Amino acid sequence: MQNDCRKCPFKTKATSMLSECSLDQLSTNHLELKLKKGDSIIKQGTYSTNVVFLRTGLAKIHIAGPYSEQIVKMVNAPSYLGLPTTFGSKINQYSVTAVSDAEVCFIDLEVFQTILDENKEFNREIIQEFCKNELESFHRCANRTQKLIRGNMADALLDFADKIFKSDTYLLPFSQTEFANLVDTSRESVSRVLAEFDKDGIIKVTGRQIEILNKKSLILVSQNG
Amino acid sequence: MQNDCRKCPFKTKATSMLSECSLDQLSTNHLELKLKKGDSIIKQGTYSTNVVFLRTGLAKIHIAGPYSEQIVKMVNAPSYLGLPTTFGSKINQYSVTAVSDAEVCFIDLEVFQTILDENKEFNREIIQEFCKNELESFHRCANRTQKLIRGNMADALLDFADKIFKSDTYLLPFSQTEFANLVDTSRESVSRVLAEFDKDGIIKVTGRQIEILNKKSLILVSQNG
DNA sequence: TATGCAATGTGATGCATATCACAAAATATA
DNA sequence: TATATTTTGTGATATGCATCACATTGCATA
Repeated sequence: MQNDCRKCPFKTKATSMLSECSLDQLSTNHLELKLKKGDSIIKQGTYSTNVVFLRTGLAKIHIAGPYSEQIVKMVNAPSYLGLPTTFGSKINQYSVTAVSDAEVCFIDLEVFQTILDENKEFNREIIQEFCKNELESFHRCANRTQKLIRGNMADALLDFADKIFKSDTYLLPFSQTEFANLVDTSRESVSRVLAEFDKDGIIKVTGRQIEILNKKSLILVSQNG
Repeated sequence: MQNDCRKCPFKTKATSMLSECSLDQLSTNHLELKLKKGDSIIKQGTYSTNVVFLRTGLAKIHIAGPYSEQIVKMVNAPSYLGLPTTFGSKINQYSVTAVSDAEVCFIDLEVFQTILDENKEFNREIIQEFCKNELESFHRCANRTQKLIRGNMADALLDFADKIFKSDTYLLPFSQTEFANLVDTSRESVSRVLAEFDKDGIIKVTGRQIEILNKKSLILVSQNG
């Protein structure tokens, strides 16, 4: 299925800077797909020839670590996915999986490269993205390795509220096992800490429903463990 | 001090793709400096208006984590430094420090941007760099958080041999305290593990001199702890 | 050569958290 | 509705490593 990209309401800041001409080129060179929760978008170890545009929905980037799968980060639409793995290596170095129902557009790498070449502003925005991601990466890694579990879990809960769902009440998009992969812990610890936070009145947990009751406390925990 | 960049023998792959014109522009818009071991190149928290080209020498990228300083990665010349922090944020989000004597060129951000805009090949190479760095970041983070100390130390020792010094005998460029910051451990653990590896005949440690005696074993340790 | 400070070696102790082993819910499937 | 399967809760135990405390060595500076 192909759409007119000019009329697509889901543009990133970068995409909105494209020339009409490039948008047309995009329109005729992409494949649009509707995905369901759990569907694989990019699979580590397979060949990569496409850049993916996440039009709607929520996805997780995950990578096979030496011992277990690790969720590197959560990404919500609109956003480009797989740039590093597609540009940087012929074989995908990580996986991306839909965590909610989602719509994606597969864009041929060559086409994307051409568009990158021909649109300075777009190019600049994409580079900005890379820079921000790398900085985020550094910080995330430093936090993960230095903070204790409570701190990391608080971080994750705050991230969901502020960056992903933009609300202090939300439904965790996955199981505690996956949460553990995101925060580098064991499933059991996730369960325990969630219960602790609930008991302390910082959050209210109802199944996978999270309600942040005391954001200040949560931020404190994020900072001090 | 200014040099003719056209004649500079220390070019990255990207830089070698620049037009004569851009190289001239670079020549008249950069400041070359000789640095000594320990000198700061980029300082976290200060304003950033320059991209830095590491012409010769070895540098460490480090970041203030929530509790302690963490060495994110080691970089050797020739290489651009500070792109993410300069493009992605007005304030430096990490520090870079010379670990050996080094020569660097400070390039004005605007000039660098212009050159990026006007040289497709250069631009592509820089983007490739970003991609590779991000992938590396992912892997490094997964390794660091999942592997035990022996594994991480083995990794670091191998990295020095293969990527930094290109020799199985080398002088560690810093103290055990700094080594600990690179591998996310305590100074004491670095000392102990180094002694263990030595005792097991995997490496020979003489002060800061490292000699890898049994690379296969070291790789095994890196994989299995 | 003497003196001081930084870097290293090494044991003892404590703690955070993984792991194991289940039980109990919740959810999916027949 | 019954049955299987996944997800979650929770105690007991084990362990890798940080931390502390100090001895020792190496290196710099007077």
